[in-house]
Amino acid sequence: MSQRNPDEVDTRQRIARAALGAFADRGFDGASTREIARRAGVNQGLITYYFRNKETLWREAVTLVFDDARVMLDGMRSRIGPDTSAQAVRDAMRTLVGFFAQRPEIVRFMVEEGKRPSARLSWLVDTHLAGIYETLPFISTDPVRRAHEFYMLTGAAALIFATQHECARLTGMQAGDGAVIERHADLLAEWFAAR
Amino acid sequence: MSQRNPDEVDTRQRIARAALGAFADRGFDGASTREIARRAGVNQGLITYYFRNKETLWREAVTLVFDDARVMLDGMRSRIGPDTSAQAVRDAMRTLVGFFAQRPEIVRFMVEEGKRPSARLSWLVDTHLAGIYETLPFISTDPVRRAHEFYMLTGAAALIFATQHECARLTGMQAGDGAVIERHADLLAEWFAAR
DNA sequence: GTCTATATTATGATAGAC
DNA sequence: GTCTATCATAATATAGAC
Repeated sequence: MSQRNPDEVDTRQRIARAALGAFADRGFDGASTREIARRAGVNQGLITYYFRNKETLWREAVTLVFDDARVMLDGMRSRIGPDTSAQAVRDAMRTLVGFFAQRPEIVRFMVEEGKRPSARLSWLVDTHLAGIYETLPFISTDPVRRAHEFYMLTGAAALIFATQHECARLTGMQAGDGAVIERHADLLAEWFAAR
Repeated sequence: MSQRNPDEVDTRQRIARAALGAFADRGFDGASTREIARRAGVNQGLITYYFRNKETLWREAVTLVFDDARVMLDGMRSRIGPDTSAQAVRDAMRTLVGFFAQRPEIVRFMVEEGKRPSARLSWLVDTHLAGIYETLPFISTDPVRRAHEFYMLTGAAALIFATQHECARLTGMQAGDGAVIERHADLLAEWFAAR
């Protein structure tokens, strides 16, 4: 991709990153293309030029976080392999919780889109979530039990970060703090190991 | 409150219920006052008449689900009291999970508003969530541990229902089915009892 | 490749008839 | 108490200059 400003990150990427932040903060309807353009430091017209419309931009933004999720999971798998010791579980929970702390957007998108059927939901599940769901280590391979464990584990690991500003006002704890992240992972590992 | 149509539920209540459904499905920005009026079977102008503006209407809709939450928690407390046996935990988890299955809206609102600071978030926490959080039975009374357990338990219990349409497409399971609700509660009770 | 300007539609809120 | 009609604004998307 050619670019006029070699010092800057590729404009297309800048817009996609700005869109990710805006969509995660305000939802699909709440985030305006004007705000996204402003966050990216570009003109609104460029969004159409690069992405054709808001929905396509949303898909690229969502893809950014799921790419990160796949990297995290690949790392987890290669590091712990088939090991299911308490140590391995703790390592896995730290990886998982650390990821949700850094990328709370993914669960925000899941909740926002999972509320009702839509073309965006179908695309999100088929394109990104299904592949992750099928290859997740640790949780049961029994189809029924797997579904329950997936949502229990994801919810337990991620909700505190997805709602981090609520958590701050409710409990006084900053969910993004390193100590909080570590404690959450360790408590979850205790819980999960007992399963 | 007087009313012209004594056969019907109070119009104000009808609008608030319709708003609850619309806000839960589409979020604050995604739900339009026109759609809410249509769902309630009334004219859009009545929303201003009864609620003055969209934000006030949202507060009344949110209050409906938190009223239900308080009823559920009062029932749970009076039924199991200080009992912490495995049987009591299972009873409590069935009550909790059953509530989230019936009222998934509450976690949807938590996630939607908890993403970022706002007047709506402050109001939601101060008016409704703080009172529930402080009086919740079962979870630790240590302030730090309590925060983690609150979000782990809430996430584990509720996410599958908050994202029920995603769950259906991802796993084929209808989260609202009685068998699914019961299984989720029992698996959570196993998990939670081990804590 | 980036911008300005604008067409079109949808929104929340208001005014006022009945 | 309920409705119709409309205002003012903000939204997405488009056209076209540079």
